Amino acid sequence: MGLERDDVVRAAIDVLDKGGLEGLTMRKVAAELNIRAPSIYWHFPNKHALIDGIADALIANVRIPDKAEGLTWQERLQAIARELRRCLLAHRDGARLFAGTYVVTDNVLRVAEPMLAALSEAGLSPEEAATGSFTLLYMVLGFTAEEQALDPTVPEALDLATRRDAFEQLAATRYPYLLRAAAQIFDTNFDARFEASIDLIIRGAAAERAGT
Amino acid sequence: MGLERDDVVRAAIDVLDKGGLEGLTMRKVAAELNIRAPSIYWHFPNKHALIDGIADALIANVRIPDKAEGLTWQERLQAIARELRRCLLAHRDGARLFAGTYVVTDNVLRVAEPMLAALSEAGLSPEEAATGSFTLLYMVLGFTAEEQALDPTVPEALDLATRRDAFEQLAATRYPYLLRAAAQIFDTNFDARFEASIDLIIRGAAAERAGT
DNA sequence: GCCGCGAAGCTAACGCTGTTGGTTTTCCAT
DNA sequence: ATGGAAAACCAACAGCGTTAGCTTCGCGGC
Repeated sequence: MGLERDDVVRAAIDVLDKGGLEGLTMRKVAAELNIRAPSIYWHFPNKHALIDGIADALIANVRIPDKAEGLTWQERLQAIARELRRCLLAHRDGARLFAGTYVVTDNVLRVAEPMLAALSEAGLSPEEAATGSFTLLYMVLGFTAEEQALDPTVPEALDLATRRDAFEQLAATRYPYLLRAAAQIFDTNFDARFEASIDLIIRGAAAERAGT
Repeated sequence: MGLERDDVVRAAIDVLDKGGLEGLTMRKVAAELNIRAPSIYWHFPNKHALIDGIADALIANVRIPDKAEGLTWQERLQAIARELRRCLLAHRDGARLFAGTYVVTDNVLRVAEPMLAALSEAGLSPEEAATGSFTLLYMVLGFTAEEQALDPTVPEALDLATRRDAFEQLAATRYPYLLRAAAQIFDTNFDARFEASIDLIIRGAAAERAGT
């Protein structure tokens, strides 16, 4: 029977975890499976399709809150956003990889549906709910991608201290607001910052309903 | 005197416009300047540094509203977000390129400062203002990157119709909210959708102030 | 038992990439 | 005129995604 599509995706995720998105090559994925690179093209038409497969697998274990839990729409939105971040953080460069694929798979829709449902239940129109969902998704992707780019456990990561030095030298004289917010901008308590970002969007959605 | 850093960046942007981020190679940039690829390494240590230079150049002509114009904080935030999108849209794959660089240059700070100032003037704390600025930036980058990925004027772009077919086939039975929002999700009136996304975040910021 | 056939692997190679080492040209200041 | 830095050059390397064409493996039907 040989290898399956899913085996290739699993091997690719292993390679991703070791070497990041730059280190993800067809030859290394093949080596992980003890085969040669051209054989992968039996399972996937090209590298991009394989990456799409990884993207789908990344969010496959996003857990959606059950209706029986009796959560408010705000709590459900928070839960989904946290789950998304958790799954993207689970693998190196997960957010950056996912953000580069605009894939329409069942897993994506499975996650999008309850976001839309929560915002609709909050009283938003389909247009407004779609806007809210996209905005929340873009925030999660951007936030998590930056978080991973700064991850000090990976050797190729950006150095926060160096960046902060450059920042403070530039901001010192001309940019008082930035200077005052420097501690927050370079705060590495990502959990807390993420919660604040979610809440900002939830408040915006709530206000949208109230305003009409 | 020969070439300057800025000449190389300009040539690189020309190459970017012709072939997108995938088509941006050192050899093509060099060809644009009638030199050979290794010579670029006299001006930039590596390709990533050149891309950082492009990113900085992209937002160099973001116009910041003048204080004398007497705009409200909401109007100033809108103006900056629109300018950002405009400058990223000005060159092919602009948003995707910018999103891949976490660069701290004077131009970045020049744009970030008035965002922070507007949110501070709205009554937000430095923490809250920083959160709002990041959220707005992530939204603009995600939104514009997707807009450019779907741009029908570029040959390699994603095909919206194909994606919509896949979407409707998957959503038909299981995902009623997505199905109802399909028209909005695949709406190509990006200007209107962008305005709605900005307003969502602005409302969230306003509500943050009101809540405390 | 064996034959056929498709599934799944293989080797070799192509054209391209970023980057390097070492060399050469260009051009301005003395 | 000349010394020296600035800025270009050539040749090459290792690695990349991908293709063409060939071989092997394992099962279903005879």
